[in-house]
Amino acid sequence: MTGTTATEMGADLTFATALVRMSHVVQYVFADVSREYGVTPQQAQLLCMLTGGPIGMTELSRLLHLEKSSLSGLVDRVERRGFLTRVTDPRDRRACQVSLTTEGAQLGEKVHEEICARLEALGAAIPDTDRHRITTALTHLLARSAL
Amino acid sequence: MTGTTATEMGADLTFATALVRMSHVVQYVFADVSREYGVTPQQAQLLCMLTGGPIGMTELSRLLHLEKSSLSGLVDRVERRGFLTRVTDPRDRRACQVSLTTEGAQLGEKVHEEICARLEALGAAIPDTDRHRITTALTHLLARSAL
DNA sequence: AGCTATTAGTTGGCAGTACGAACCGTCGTC
DNA sequence: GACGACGGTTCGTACTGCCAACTAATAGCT
Repeated sequence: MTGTTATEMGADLTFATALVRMSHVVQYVFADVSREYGVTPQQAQLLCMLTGGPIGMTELSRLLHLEKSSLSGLVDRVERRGFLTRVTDPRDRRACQVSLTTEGAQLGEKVHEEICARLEALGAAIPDTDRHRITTALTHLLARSAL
Repeated sequence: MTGTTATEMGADLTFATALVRMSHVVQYVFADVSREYGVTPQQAQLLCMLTGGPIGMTELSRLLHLEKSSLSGLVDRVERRGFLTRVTDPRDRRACQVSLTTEGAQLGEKVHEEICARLEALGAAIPDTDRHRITTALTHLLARSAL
């Protein structure tokens, strides 16, 4: 029924419920780490996403599932903090590539490492085989789910 | 490096990365369903949490990991929409129990069902045994992780 | 009983998030 | 050269979430 009933606590959860709970934990880890590094979760996500190299606004909005207008503001704020710059594309003067500054790249790395570290630490609570199974199964599921 | 590099796409993901990705998918499902029902994800979460019965503000803020002040506003907005009411506790005239209205309870149920349905549907992409293993392993992990 | 410390919840201010609609400039095409 | 499509930004609005300060009621201590 509810997903939080006492009766469900100790016993078996639904697959869906387990995912939702797990998602919350991930969100909390994300929030905690981001906060420790002085950025918001969204800003941290943006930084992490850019560590692979510059990306254009449209592509970025697709990746982050954000309206372009929302992204504009987000990039503004992170740019204002000096973690990234908009590099105008010489080929297309409308477009711009969002690119990390040195400082931004460092921060992105740090945050990403820390988040992964904590999640891996969390995963240490279960046997290696289980963890590996979860990983592969989730990978498979994610590959199937249009994202 | 980034968690979104092309090299990581097809091959093996980290456990942490898989969790993060999964978390995003769950968030999107949550956002989509909530939107379809005309509420925000946070409001939907609040409704779902209350389907098990009325809860006090302090307990609720603990469950939702929200400052009480943040919760006040959230409850205000949902109350304004007629989905819940604050029932003052006769035993403690400071406290109040947040309780769903009929309409709110219906909405909460609907949203919860729909979210679960979509996640289960997503899980249909992988074999039953894998799904079951994920569920039990995650349950175990969640039980260990202080939440 | 009386005083204090604690607790439950609210208010106000602030920064950030996110959407939609309207907009500007550039590009590609006819 | 005009036009539609595209890349981004701006504006207005609603919501989120934190902190600090506050009110009122309870609980504890003497």
